[in-house]
Amino acid sequence: MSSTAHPFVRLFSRYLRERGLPITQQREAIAQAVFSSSGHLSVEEIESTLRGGSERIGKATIYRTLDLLVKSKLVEEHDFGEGFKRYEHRLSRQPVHEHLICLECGSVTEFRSEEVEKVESRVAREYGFEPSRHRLEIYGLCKDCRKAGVELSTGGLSCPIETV
Amino acid sequence: MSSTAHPFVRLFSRYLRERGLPITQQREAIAQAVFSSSGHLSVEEIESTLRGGSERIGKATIYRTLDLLVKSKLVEEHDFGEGFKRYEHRLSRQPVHEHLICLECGSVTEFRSEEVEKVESRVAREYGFEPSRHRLEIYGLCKDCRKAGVELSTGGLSCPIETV
DNA sequence: CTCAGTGCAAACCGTTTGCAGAACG
DNA sequence: CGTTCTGCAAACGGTTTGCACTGAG
Repeated sequence: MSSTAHPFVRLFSRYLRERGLPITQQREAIAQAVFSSSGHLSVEEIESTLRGGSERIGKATIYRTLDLLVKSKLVEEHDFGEGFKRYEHRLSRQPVHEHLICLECGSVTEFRSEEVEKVESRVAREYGFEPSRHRLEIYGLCKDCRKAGVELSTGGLSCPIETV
Repeated sequence: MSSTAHPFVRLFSRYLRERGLPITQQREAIAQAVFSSSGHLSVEEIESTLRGGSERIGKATIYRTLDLLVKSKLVEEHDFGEGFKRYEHRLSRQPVHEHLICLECGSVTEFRSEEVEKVESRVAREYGFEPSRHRLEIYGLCKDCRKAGVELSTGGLSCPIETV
């Protein structure tokens, strides 16, 4: 493992060491799996990545290690309303970003928006609110699915009235 | 029930009638409970509101009726990451709005943002994405909690590194 | 009358927890 | 060696589903 270790796994190890927490094979393997992917992983995806490896890693350990990764701030937890969580490491170029989520294929694209920061400060002013973090998600159809001819169902048959 | 029926309950009844679906006491009671509140209700809150009434209404019926209300577009489903869903009727003044969520007391404040619509069209242009709906949530401290002297925990003890 | 809706309880499913045994430091 | 972690399996909690019975149309 250490021979092919992703450099960011070292950051996680350092985090653990600084807190006197054991650096176990499982934790390294899980961190490796998360940091090797550039996507937004579900626990199931992480589990199946790991199943290829030598050791058998239980789901509980994955959840417990993800907690640590989130606490270390190296990984961010997302809930795109699929009924389960997804995890994304924060070591890419874009420190803070929003998400485009395709309703057809489920792909997630990241984008930056300075506008949202402006909204945050406006709202702070208008409502006396102290923002800590935000989440902007736009759901729709990604470029590829549009090219493939997919269309958004209009949901026409469901709304009998206009907002009165 | 019909004597004190909220006018919007009628809209729901109309929706059901147009589809040939039975208008039952339970459905009316649940709709009444949802439309009488101006907040973002959990199923549990709806259930306890209903418990005061005469009939005994099962949880399953509440879930099934909320499905109908959501399909009718009279009610919107939200997930603020609490582990359960919340439901808000869409018959207020603000047709499309965003949410400020207080991390201390859980209160939800609505606000309008034309900026987000601009972001949507920009993103459509830049990424070839066709937006259908979005969600902007800002988490932080509401005015009241700030006044009460609450402060956001800085999470200082958790992040050993800067985003490299 | 008939078909959909209701209540109950069991099933579901992602996630969490308790515990005996294994591993880190 | 003591403390923490791991794996397993059972528990959890919100939501969904199957089924016999009730009620709307």
